[in-house]
Amino acid sequence: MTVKIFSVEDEESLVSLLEYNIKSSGYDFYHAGTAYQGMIDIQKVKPDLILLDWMLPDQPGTEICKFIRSHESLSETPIIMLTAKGEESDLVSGLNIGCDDYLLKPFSPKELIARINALLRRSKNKNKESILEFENIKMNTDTHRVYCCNKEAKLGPREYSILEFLMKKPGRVFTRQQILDSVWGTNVYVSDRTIDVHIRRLRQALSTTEECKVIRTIRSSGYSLDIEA
Amino acid sequence: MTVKIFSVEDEESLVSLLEYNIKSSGYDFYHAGTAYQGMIDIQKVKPDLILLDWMLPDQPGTEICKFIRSHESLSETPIIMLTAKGEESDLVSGLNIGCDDYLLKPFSPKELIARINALLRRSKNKNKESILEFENIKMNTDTHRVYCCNKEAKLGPREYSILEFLMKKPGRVFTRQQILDSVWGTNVYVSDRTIDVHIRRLRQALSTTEECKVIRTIRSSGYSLDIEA
DNA sequence: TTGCAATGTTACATTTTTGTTACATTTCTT
DNA sequence: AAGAAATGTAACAAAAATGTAACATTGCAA
Repeated sequence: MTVKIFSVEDEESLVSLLEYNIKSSGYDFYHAGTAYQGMIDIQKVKPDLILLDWMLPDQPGTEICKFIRSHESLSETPIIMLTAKGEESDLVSGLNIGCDDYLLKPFSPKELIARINALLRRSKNKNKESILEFENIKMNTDTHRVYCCNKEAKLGPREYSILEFLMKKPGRVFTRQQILDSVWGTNVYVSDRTIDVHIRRLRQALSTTEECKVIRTIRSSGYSLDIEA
Repeated sequence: MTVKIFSVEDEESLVSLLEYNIKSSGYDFYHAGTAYQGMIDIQKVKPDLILLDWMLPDQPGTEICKFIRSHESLSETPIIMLTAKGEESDLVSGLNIGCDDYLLKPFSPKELIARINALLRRSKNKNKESILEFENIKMNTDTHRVYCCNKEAKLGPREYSILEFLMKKPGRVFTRQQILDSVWGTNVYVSDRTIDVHIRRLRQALSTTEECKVIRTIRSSGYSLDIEA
């Protein structure tokens, strides 16, 4: 079965780049140059994934986003927003508009394909929940993006894994050993103190703007995802 | 308390290697040379963890696996399967049958011990009731939070452990020595009076708002979790 | 290559916990 | 009631746990 990817993009050179890479990865490529044409064609094509430029000649890409989400037959289609530097508003990064991921231009083809694949994988088995949420922390396990207070938090791989582990059982206290077993794997020899350092890095990364303390230290026991009492 | 590890293995040289390393790590070692004998002895010994050879003279190790899983009193026992190279293709079925981990021969003793430790840690934390309640005290061992009259009580680690110990047998009187043995561990030399101090700290921490006396002093005997007469 | 990001460790700073002691208070015994 | 024994209480110094910053190493990408 063919997988259809639809791009709404006015910049010629970018279109051919997209087309080349997407076709190379074995997907069908469809395209429109304006928001208006896009909304028309998307209904006909019924693509499996949509790439939207943030800036379009007639209307902003966000309008297409709203349009798609409000149409029953399309509303589940994953959307990736393409934005130029400087256009990154909290809207995009907070993913409040309803897109599933975004990419900052210029992006590497490798990254583009990786993110497309991640989203397609999810929508294939859509029964699986890919959004973890706790308090003001939001985590998308498909795109590996993390948001704290609607602002994106950039985590390293280890920090991400630790947070994901904690998010699966919010409030529950884990020993350093349990975190090690889960994140590093059982047959690895790593100092307990390493956890402390990564916890610090995680806390730091989550302190985007405001003070949002969500990782609790339980002295002589371990850590947990929880609000301080 | 001793931890018992049972191995079903016919290869002599491997048995002595196992025995040496397992005993060195402070575990008791038990052994049978055939699947048949293994099934007999495992019921008697009731080990904490089982090592099964994939290939045995009379029956494949997977049979023992099934046998164990179908016996109420043994079904929670973690199992590690030992397989020679080339038998890996069947690994899938091995894991499906219900073993918890596997090791490819030849394996390093370090790796073996690491995995044993990991599985023992996991099974220890399993069947543990996470909510303890007595009168107006509520204790969640998952989150390590304690509530007294619906208000959170902040306890130090020692106080927490003592309370947890008392909560498991409400009303029962424990001597200072019993509390020491349980919370501090045996072979530790600490003054009896230390208990008194911690009991005071515990009482104080539990006096959140109102006077709620739940720790009773039994003169010349010890303490118990109980309402004052 | 070079540079960069991620990682794990270490050393040091800071905070919290802990066990002991001395003294006060209560309870029991005579 | 006095004295002895047991327990409550407060203060303190040592020890332990955790936070923090800096560093060496590694792997990877430009």
